Amino acid sequence: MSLQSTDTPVFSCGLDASLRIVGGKWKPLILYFLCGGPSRYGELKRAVAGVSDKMLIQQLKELEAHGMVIRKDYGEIPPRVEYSLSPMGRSLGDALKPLCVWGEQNAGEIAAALRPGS
Amino acid sequence: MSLQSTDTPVFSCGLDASLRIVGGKWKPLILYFLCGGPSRYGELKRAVAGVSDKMLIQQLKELEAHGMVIRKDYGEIPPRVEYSLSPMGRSLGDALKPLCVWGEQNAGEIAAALRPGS
DNA sequence: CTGGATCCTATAAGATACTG
DNA sequence: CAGTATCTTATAGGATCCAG
Repeated sequence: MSLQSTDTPVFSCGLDASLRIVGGKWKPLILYFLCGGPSRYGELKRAVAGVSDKMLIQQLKELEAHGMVIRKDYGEIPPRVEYSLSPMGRSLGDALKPLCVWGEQNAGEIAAALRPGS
Repeated sequence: MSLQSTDTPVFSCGLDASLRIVGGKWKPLILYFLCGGPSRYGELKRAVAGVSDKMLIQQLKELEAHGMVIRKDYGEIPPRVEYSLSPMGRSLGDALKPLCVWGEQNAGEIAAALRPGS
């Protein structure tokens, strides 16, 4: 009946909101790696380790659509595309840092906890 | 041929390791809410908002198996169970805090970015 | 109140092959 | 090099009903 509010998403809390952007298996890793500076597609793929072309492209497109990542196509042959973080993407990457540190510090316990099988 | 190393998980980085523990839609929210103090099952379910019994129990069991959450059953009738964080779980919850803050600060932009679809 | 069990669907993710 | 397209599988997640 009205033109407004197609349906603005509502979040239960800040963490919920963040997870809409970085949810999934690959996005945090992509974001965090790009914190180290702009990266070409191939470089990014090697860095993420294990990701398929399909997933990498898909996640990159979503991150770009959400304004976290900037894609720069140099229009050259052979192709040359560079991905970098927007200011907002960078701040999100920074927010991921403590989680990364936690993982490094507790890598041993985590590996042990994971071994018995889930 | 050897007894050791059934297959110790290997992580590509700290963030990767962390995600093995807090990956998924609900675990971060559970962890973070429990940072506010121990909570009974029903209380937790109301707090997480939208989670089903099945998912909540499942995620809680995994978090418990991984040593992040402690389940205390009071053995009463009617049942009374309290969930709390282990020291490690608490440190993980703390590492989630910046992400939560980021979501709060950027809730507006996130909602806007999410609206167009995907 | 705190779950367990079952069934079902949606989405994430992986494999493979192909293209400008 | 940087993707696209298609197919298939795995897992996450949801609905419903049941139980001590």
